[in-house]
Amino acid sequence: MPLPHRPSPRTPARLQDRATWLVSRAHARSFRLLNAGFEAHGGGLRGYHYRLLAALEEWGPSSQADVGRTTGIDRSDVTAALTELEAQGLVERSVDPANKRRKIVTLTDAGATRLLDLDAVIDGIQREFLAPLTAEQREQFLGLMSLLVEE
Amino acid sequence: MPLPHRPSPRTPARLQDRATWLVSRAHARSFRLLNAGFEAHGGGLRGYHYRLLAALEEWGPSSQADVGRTTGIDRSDVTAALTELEAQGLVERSVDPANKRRKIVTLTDAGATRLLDLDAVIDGIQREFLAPLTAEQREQFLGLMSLLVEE
DNA sequence: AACCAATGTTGGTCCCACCAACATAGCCGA
DNA sequence: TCGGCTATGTTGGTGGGACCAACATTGGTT
Repeated sequence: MPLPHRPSPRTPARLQDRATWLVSRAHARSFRLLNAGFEAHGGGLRGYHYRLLAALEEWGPSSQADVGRTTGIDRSDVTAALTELEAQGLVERSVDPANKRRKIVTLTDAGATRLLDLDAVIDGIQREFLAPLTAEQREQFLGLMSLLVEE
Repeated sequence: MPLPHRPSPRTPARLQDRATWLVSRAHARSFRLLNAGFEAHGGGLRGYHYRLLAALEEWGPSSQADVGRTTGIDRSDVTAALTELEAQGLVERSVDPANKRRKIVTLTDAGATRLLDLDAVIDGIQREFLAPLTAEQREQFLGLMSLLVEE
């Protein structure tokens, strides 16, 4: 009777209590869920697109550079993602007449609608992601993560 | 007096309380720290290499497929990373005489030593990463993350 | 006018995660 | 025993997120 040779995916001891490892695993899980959600209901959009739409909705028309700074996305990535959003009619770009270097990005009605759709999808994913925790633990989790993330 | 036009990197409201967003930010920060650490003291190794060395140290010589299963790393990525580790003399690969498909991977002394070095680097990064939290909060954080990550 | 800084764009890199296909080797049931 | 299935290691590829370098254009400063 041969050995099965099918070790379950355990975790090396030196990893399983390290914060960076746990964060990495949590991120991998979160990322998988988000990818599946975007794949199923995202209409070809990804995380960058959602972040950009959210920033535009919250702070109104801005230059690409400002959008990049508020979202923490690199200028070059902002350019690429906005081109894709523009192709779907979700944002509009126009040269700032007061400063011809800048392009003012504006959320369209279609973009605002799409953002709401994505909100719903992402809210569902939050529940799935946080399923292992009780309501109280979720509170704690969000609080601790906020501390860990600021700057 | 012209407007500064330098918005600080805030976070859209619909993002800042979502668990997946916070995890993504925490992971980005953790990843930056780890990258910097590996860059400075990692001798060209990366996360995959550390995970593989750790698994070999803990569970002894194993086939590549088993190492991949225990670490959660894809077979193909295991192959590539092991080739790099082998080139540095940190692991050895030999065909399993009892099953010529399999390659048994063994940690060398140099590999074990290197693993200890990396442990020290990564421990330092844990402190840096967790700096915003009190000791008690760190305990809570690790506990909650473990729940969230399970399987 | 000369210099420097900001902007948008192009075109890269890197790491992690994942997938498809393939040759080889072992296994198992008919 | 043969045929088919699975496991293994390898090659090569995809995709997302995060970055970086260089460049032309435009503004602002001195």
